[in-house]
Amino acid sequence: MPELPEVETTRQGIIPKVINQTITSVVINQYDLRWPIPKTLKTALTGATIKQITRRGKYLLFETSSGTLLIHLGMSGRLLIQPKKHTFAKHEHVNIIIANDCALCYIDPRRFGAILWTKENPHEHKLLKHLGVEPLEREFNGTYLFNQTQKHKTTIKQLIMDSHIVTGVGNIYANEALFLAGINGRVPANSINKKRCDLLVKSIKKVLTKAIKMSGTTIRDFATSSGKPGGFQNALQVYGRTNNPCKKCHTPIQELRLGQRSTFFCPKCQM
DNA sequence: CAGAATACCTGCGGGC
DNA sequence: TGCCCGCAGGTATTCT
Repeated sequence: MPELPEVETTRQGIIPKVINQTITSVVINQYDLRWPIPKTLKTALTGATIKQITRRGKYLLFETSSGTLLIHLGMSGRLLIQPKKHTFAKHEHVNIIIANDCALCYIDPRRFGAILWTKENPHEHKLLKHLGVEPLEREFNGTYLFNQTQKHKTTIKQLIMDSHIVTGVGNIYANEALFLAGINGRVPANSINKKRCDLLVKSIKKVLTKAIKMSGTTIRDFATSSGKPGGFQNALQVYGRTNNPCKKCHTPIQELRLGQRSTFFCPKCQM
């Protein structure tokens, strides 16, 4: 579910509620996520103070006085801020109770997400160390993308969704950015010239930035930290719009599969 | 080595 | 109404 804008929306929503707060207790109802939640997590977190929350790709990094909590939302995860309580919703796997009696609730029906703990530099963690560049940073530019396209033989859509090249662009925003750039996702990455790479980079940044402003996209599971849906689903140009008219030229949107992922495009606007 | 397929898991919508 | 199939905002691991 959550791509970069949803993770960033979550981060921004949680920050004012938990920064400089101390964790008073931790309730774990389900240890089996993508990887098991460390047995030591409860002990490690209890009494720790949350200093800041940062983001690397789709990972949230809770930097505390005693180590870093890493959270990934997988496909169906959400993080909510709720008043402290004693009963739990279905799939509410973890509750982190903060001193001001509010709880950070981790809910994830499919359990593809992860909750991990490290005392080391989190950026050296196995899962973060090999991630590609941040799409909204200056290092993600036309030159970088063009160099990458020359090194790989896959399609342009699969390339921009490869988190080891650029991290945070998932299926929705890959589809939307390619539409905005007028590029068909199935073309080989190494057939895209520098000028089109410049345009695609701009399109990715534009789509992600707008989606963050609109608090992300809610198709099914995603909710902001207050439990409300995002707003970007109303701005989608192609994702999920098979057979509906293109918003630019009215040609029916087509669908195909690339790397096992649904791909939506306008056959006239995207070449 | 790169690229493609598989695996993890639950819920839901469509077809019969 | 109910069962079965395929699909869903991800990505590490295994395969070819």
